[in-house]
Amino acid sequence: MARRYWLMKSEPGCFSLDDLEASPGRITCWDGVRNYQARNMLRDDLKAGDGVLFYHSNTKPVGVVGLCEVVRAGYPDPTAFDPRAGHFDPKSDPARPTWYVVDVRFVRALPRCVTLDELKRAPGLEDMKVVQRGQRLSVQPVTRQEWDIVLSLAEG
DNA sequence: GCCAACGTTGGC
DNA sequence: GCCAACGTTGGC
Repeated sequence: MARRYWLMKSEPGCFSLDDLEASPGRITCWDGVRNYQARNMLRDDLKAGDGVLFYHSNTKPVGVVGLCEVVRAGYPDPTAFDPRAGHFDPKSDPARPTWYVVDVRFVRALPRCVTLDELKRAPGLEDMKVVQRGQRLSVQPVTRQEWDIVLSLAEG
């Protein structure tokens, strides 16, 4: 199975690329996703070894700031079962979990943030979900071509 | 802080 | 199953 590519959004005030780098083993459990479309991808599609563009939302500027990789494919989100966790979902049954996570590991920060504005202007990125109006998915598929273009923007 | 876009909820 | 109300996301 070929390596696939993804973009994952996080508000840096909540969890930033720096926070990921500072995590034990530079690995974190990507928990708290409560959207079914994103859940399906976390559960079914993200595999160990896949590449992830780390995107900072709700900040200035918004954009892709780093790379990480999936190190563990989908498994049930433990925070859904924990009443003390912020993302507790009383309707999620451990026997038939509703929500899933993957583990991701920090790879590197990009030399600079590739801003949403740049993504919108760059030829070849027109179909990226993140540049589309009203697109709120926090986990999005990215093509190999799009991945390469984003990296060349960061390094060019 | 505003508000457009979108997803979810719940009455009917 | 419809759809209005509501809550959330997230750029600006």
